[in-house]
Amino acid sequence: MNIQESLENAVKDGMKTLFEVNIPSVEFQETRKEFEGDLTVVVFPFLKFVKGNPFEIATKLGNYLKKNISELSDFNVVKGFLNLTISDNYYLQSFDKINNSKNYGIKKASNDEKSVMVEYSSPNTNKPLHLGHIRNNLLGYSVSEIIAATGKKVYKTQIINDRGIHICKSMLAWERYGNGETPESTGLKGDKLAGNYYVKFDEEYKKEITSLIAKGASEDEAKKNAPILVEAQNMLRKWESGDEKIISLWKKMNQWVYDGFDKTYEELGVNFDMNYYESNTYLLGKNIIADGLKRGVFYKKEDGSVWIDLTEEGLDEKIVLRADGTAVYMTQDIGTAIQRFKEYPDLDSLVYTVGNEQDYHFRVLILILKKLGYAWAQHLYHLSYGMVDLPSGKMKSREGTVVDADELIIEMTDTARSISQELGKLESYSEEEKEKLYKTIGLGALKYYILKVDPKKRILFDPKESIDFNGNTGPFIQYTYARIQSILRKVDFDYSKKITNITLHQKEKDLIKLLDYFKEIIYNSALNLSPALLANYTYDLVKEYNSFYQILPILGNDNLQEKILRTQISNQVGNTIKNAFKLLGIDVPERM
RNA sequence: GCCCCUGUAGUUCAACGGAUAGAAUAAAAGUUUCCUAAACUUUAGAUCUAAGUUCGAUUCUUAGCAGGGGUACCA
Repeated sequence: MNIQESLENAVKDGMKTLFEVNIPSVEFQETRKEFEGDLTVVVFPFLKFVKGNPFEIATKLGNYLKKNISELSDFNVVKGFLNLTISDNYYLQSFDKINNSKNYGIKKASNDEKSVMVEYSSPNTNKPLHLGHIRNNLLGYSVSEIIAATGKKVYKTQIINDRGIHICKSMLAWERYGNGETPESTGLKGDKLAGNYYVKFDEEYKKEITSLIAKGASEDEAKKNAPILVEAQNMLRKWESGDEKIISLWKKMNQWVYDGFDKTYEELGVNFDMNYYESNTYLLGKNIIADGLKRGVFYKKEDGSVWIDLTEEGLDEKIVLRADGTAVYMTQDIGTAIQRFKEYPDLDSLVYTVGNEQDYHFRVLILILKKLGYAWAQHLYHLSYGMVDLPSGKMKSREGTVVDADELIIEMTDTARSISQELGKLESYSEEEKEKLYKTIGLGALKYYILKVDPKKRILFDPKESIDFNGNTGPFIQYTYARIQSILRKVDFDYSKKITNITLHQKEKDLIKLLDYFKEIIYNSALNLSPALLANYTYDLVKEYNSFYQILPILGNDNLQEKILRTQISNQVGNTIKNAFKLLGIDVPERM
């Protein structure tokens, strides 16, 4: 609340007047429900500056504040906690402010703000997207939206990993065993078709290894010399030298995969402002290495490979260029980052949404860029998130142990359908409207399930236990929104009038407090790159509203003043749910 | 070996160093003449261990223990 700022100053003044000390900062917290009051000043930290009994200090301070701050209606002291009661009129005023701003808490993009690039998704073009990618996409998209809501311009981007040995593997397997299959001929999504051949390659590769070992080769030799692998490597060389036949096969199969991805992205509701392709960026960075070598940032080993020594920073030595002069992953990441800041002069910072298995890589990358002297390197962030694991362990596309993204979305929609049909509240809806709703609810459940968890934490997903639709879930929040819309449809009076001089119910105060908090939550979520904060806030708001809804009559109230205020609160809770969910990439239904 | 992340009710998640650690789910009981019961109200249940810092530690420090990841001329 804004009152917190004026109170902070008043507390400082009070401590100065009463005890002649300067307090550097004041700690406020919500008053716990079991105590009387709205806002609490923690007095304990003041003991460093004033000797004495915390209870007495708090009491003196309370008297001072009550005298000097008109919005304060009362106070009480428990131990070292000074509980302040804010007047109802102050609540009504701050609610009026919320009501009058169009999308409270959401800042429009302004031109003076610097822009942020968020990279996420970044798929390989040899296999379909799975649950792990879903987490990545939801996080990246949501963080982009949240940052944008703080007024910054955001570029959403993905770098598509469209080249390399793994791509050649599925190309080779298709060439050998595909019999000219296409997405059209099989009816399969293109990414699924390509993925099947990636799996096929691995099967054949394993067979060859087994047979080589049977013939007396060692395991290492067998892995290295399996003919199918040698052939794939050969294909990669041809690709790099621009062999027309290979390039055209590569283009064809990649296009299949892009078409498939586009469908999945559309289902998920994520999008990008621009794409980068690794086939365009994989040679970047080499000149930077050469330059850094001259300046002594890097050093060359006898065999010609180039390294950086990060032992002073507590890390290891890291290779940045191979002995044969070819680039490694790090090389192109260095080059790509530099290129992006060149291409977008308004760019201030860059967020990489990448799994925590690459924590080390990004620490090194950021450090190298700093050492190379790029000032913007201190605004690079790795949005690192935990893996989504199955009870059986890690998901591996090669071995087919994955939860497929498209299938999961379908399953969630199916569950929503069957629950909804059982409840049977949608008589007036057409089949088309119903199907759209089922998808909204199913995706809402999935997205919320993933986003409510702190990104850092790993998620263990058990396909046997389906994702909940009750409790702290997306559908619970969507349901509350739908109920609010139902109320608003029934309103037959004007509720635009500002309400003053009314005694507020505790539930009304709690809701106004929470609504007010929305702005701060967005700011915190952006700062911490954590949609989970926003998700949990929304849940708290909804929980509070449902309790309010149950206890207090809204439309059935005889008192017009109260009726108007409660309708306004309902409306505002609805708006906040909708806006919060929009930042999470989740839709809300008008009824369900 | 070294480095990073995570350990909270049976399970899934919360808690700027603050009061009696909150929710959900599963369990038990209740609430529909009343704005959508996908809701609400009760009951029972947890901070990995040990030291330390602090008026106060789930939170910070150190040492263990457990799980995950990294430490490649793979990406």
